Amino acid sequence: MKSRMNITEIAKQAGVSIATVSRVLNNPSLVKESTRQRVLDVLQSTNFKINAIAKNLRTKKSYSIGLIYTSVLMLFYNMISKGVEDIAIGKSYNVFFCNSGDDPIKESDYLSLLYEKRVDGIIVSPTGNNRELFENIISYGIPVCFIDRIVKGINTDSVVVNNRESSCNAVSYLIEKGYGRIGFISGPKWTWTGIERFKGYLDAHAAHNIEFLEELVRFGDFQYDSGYEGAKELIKEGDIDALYIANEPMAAGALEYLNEKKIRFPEDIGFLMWDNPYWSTLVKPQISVVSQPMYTIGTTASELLFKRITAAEAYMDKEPLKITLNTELVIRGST
Amino acid sequence: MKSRMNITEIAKQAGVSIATVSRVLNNPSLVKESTRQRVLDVLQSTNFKINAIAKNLRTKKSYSIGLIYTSVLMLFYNMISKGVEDIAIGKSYNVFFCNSGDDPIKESDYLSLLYEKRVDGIIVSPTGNNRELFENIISYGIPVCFIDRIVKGINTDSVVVNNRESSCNAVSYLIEKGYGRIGFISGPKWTWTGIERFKGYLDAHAAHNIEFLEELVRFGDFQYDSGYEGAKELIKEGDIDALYIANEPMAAGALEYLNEKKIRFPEDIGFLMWDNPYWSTLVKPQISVVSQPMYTIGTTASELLFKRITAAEAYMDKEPLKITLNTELVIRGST
DNA sequence: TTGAAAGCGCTAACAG
DNA sequence: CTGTTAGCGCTTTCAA
Repeated sequence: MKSRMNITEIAKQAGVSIATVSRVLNNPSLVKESTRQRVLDVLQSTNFKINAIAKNLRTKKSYSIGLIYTSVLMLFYNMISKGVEDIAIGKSYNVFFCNSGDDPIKESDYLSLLYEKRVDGIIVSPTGNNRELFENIISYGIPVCFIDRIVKGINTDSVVVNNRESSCNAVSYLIEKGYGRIGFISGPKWTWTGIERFKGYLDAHAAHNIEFLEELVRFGDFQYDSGYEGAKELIKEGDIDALYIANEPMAAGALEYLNEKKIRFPEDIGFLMWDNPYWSTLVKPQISVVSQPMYTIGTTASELLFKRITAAEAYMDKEPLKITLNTELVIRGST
Repeated sequence: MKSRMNITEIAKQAGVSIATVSRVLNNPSLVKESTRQRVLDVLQSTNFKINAIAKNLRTKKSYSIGLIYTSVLMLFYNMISKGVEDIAIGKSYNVFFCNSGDDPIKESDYLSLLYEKRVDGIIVSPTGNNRELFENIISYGIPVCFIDRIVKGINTDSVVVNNRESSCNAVSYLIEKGYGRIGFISGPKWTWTGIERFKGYLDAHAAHNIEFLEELVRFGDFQYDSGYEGAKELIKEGDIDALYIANEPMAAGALEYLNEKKIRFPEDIGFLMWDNPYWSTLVKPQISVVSQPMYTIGTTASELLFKRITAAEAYMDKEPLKITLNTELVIRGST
């Protein structure tokens, strides 16, 4: 087993001091051409790779960021993480990916771990808990950027979409298209996203002077099963003209139920869902969706974070940036 | 901005030496109950979190592993990464996720970066290049475990599925079901997985004494577009009784083409694909698949890696473990 | 243009 | 049971 090179060894072989090796690595222009070349040669021939751990300890930067999100099994978060990573790797940063599964305890564990690893910044789709921990982290000067959701009372950068307005638009479209009773499988009330989309549903009804009926709403947990159950209950309970669903996994669950019962859209029922997974164009007819700019959410959050990380102090104290991106209502065959 | 605690500060506040603080953190039983309690109190009240960077420098372990895979946008890799992470986090390890996009250059960049970050091990779905770099890394004692694919000539742990046999089984099933001309959208020839599944296709034909016809095969690149194009060409070129497709994205592309042309299965054509994305049960009829134990691939690889990482030297020198898992042929309505 | 030396925060002998 | 001290591999003054 070969042992790894370090700059002391390089210095020895090149006949210079470790300071000179370090300069060649970080500030080549400070070193005389001939010396530099000599060091470079040794660096090359020994296949030297810097020990980032030691460097990080000394410079107090880790060149890593953390990304905490709900689930690696949702296209929504996958696209976001791709965006985050593409920006990060462009700056030679690595990304620690963490699946919280929306569990506050796991979130807290990950936050602690990332803190210990001294990541230079954290992008997180927060569960809504752990407020104190977030405040703590931010107070130590570690930039935090929220994505998809925000935590009330925590003032930091965020990148979200206009959930309420988008939801209102989507439901308004259904109403204007002539759908009467619009069943809604909502996200949970304890999530910001869930609430906002629900408010949008109410807004659309109010704007069209349609009475809101509680019986038309089921609050799921954004997971597959609750979509299946929601569809089952809503359809059993009474006539539903359209089904409007707040995210991808619940929509998949609902679809499964419709398939089982051989309920067809748009003939029997309209079907409109949030997120734009690529299976939404694979089924027949293709499904109308509220499409979020997922990749852009990721790149935007990442760029925001790096602005803070590399900021001149001037920027550090700037007010948090709250960015709201727009969604797109994509009408296809299901409505 | 608060400044972060370190053990020197803790020691001062607790009136002990830093060594004692370190013991409380790592070997509490070595410290007298009353002293320990005093230190613990300070630890608690100051919200101390260890500086992992410093610890890692000293102990020469990073408590991080790297995972390099093709694409965050394929369920296959997502499930694997979930498995990897679940095991890792159970050992308080973090995972650096890296999307190589199957680009050897990105793979090489990531490998270097992970090496610099001193990860304790690497799980990778290799592009097939960078052999020298892999050898180098392994020679420094960093455990490497291949998943999904292997690199010829590199002798290290691996977790793959029985591609050839599975492919043969799948095609045999189609043949025995009565499908005559079986169009195959294969993976690329330069990937191990691609080749193996292609060999399986040949095996099945040979076993049934059916002549292999080159015109029935298209070599894609495992991406969506090549699935679409492959389907288009195969179907244009002549009668195809069934379409057999080597992975998920290509199958999605092919399906898109069938939808466009209103070609139905199983009436017009049989449809059988690798991977078991959940959209395969969302379309009607549901699609028959070769299902891989994705999550298990991830957990198995992770466990293998940790065995090496935490190994007594006795284990370190053990021959690499080559694990081959079985797939499952799931028959649904499309064939 | 270069080298000597201090020190980042921690662990692990070693001594007491 | 506890403290002193060396040192992990690097960067960064400071002095030459």
